Amino acid sequence: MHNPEQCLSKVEIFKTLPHEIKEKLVSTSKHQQHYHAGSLIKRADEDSGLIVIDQGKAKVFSLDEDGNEVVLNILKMGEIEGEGELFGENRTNTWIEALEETAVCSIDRDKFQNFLQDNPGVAIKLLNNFGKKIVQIQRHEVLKSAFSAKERIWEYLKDQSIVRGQKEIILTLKKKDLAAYLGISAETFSRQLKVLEKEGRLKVKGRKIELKEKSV
Amino acid sequence: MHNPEQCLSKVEIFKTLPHEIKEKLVSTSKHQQHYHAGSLIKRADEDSGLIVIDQGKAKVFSLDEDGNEVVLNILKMGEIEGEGELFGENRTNTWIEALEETAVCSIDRDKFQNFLQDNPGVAIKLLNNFGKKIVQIQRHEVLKSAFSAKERIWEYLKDQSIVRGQKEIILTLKKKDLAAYLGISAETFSRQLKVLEKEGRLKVKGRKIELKEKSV
DNA sequence: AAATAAAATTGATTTAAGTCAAGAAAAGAG
DNA sequence: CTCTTTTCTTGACTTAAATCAATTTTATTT
Repeated sequence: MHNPEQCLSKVEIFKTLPHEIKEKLVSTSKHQQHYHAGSLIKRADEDSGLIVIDQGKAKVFSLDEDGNEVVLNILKMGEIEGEGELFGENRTNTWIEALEETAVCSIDRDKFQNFLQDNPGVAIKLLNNFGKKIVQIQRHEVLKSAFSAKERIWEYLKDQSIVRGQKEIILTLKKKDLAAYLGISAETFSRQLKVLEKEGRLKVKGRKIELKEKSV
Repeated sequence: MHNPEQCLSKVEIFKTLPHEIKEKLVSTSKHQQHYHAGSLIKRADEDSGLIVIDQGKAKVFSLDEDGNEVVLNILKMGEIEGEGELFGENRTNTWIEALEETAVCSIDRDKFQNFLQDNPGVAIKLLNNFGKKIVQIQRHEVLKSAFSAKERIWEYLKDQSIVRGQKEIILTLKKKDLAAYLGISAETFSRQLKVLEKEGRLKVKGRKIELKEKSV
């Protein structure tokens, strides 16, 4: 069976904490919960504290007035979410939904705040984490605001290629989820991916995509 | 003449610091610099530490491959910018440009990191600041991704109305800058503002806009 | 107050990407 | 392995907003 300490140990900023401090943190956190693909991990109006992804993938999104989803982030194993709830002015308006079989644990809002008071080192690490997140969110915003559908796909794939250090990419997201994350329709995604292929910049075999030499 | 302590005192998270600690922070910060409208406060490749707006307004933006601006944020008096540079993984790609006569002071990156080590209380306050910022950026992203031009303008105006607590709003930004911030062209801004007026939701007199009763 | 420059408006046109619809392919269930 | 459901693709059509171009209005400078 899984245990909370294992879960927390997957988080970059908690990883290096001494055992006894980690223990304290564990005592403030809820046991792991499982969700399967498509089920909600957090509603907009819920205050679930700091959520830690133990296993799986989840999308963070907001809804506009007409109920259209805007995917803000895709959470992967070891990533945390909840800065808005924990430190934001008022309640956030974000939902979290599992994209596949997903396990999370969560740390209580108030207890975590107290924990931070006693462990300023973690606060500074968290500051780093937040800083990176801000940069990441802003990059995502730029991607969605100033790049064409084709360029967004291309930038995403280049990124993935760089992160994994190889030209062959296996999409970890369903194409429709990836399209949503890039802020485009599934149809446009399909069409533009084909255009990229026709331009010789990549080769698609199902969910496997090979970027061509010179293009990277 | 202005002085650095006055500048730092405008920042929410520094305001309440004891005098002697504020002094220490002042010693790590650069004296105030002046910029007039249109001049660059920070280039993308510059590492200017934490920037504090003492007076005026500035826009934070990124450029895409074709040189199109994406306005990420508008900084006002007392606001800080530089989380990316200070805590982000790698160099950010954001520029800062004065929108009007603007004065800033800046805190050195490394010195500020050290200061935080010695003043964990500030680290926690900064965490709060970052949390709010993340929420704000995400709201902005949702606004730009899922709302029509008309709705973006409307949401912005409603927000302003709520913040200032009155139905009459005097735009502090030039319409073209506001349009850029909302991610729409100046032409579309003009046209859609007129549509809102025709719908009876507001009344425009130059830079003064009055929201109508029932609509707010 | 004129002159110049910048910002804002308005019209005409183009276009990228969304929507709707229907079929093909892939994944999951029994 | 067949049946069902979901995802993906392709085509036809629509549309919101960008762009280009020309004024008008407002701000700034001399």
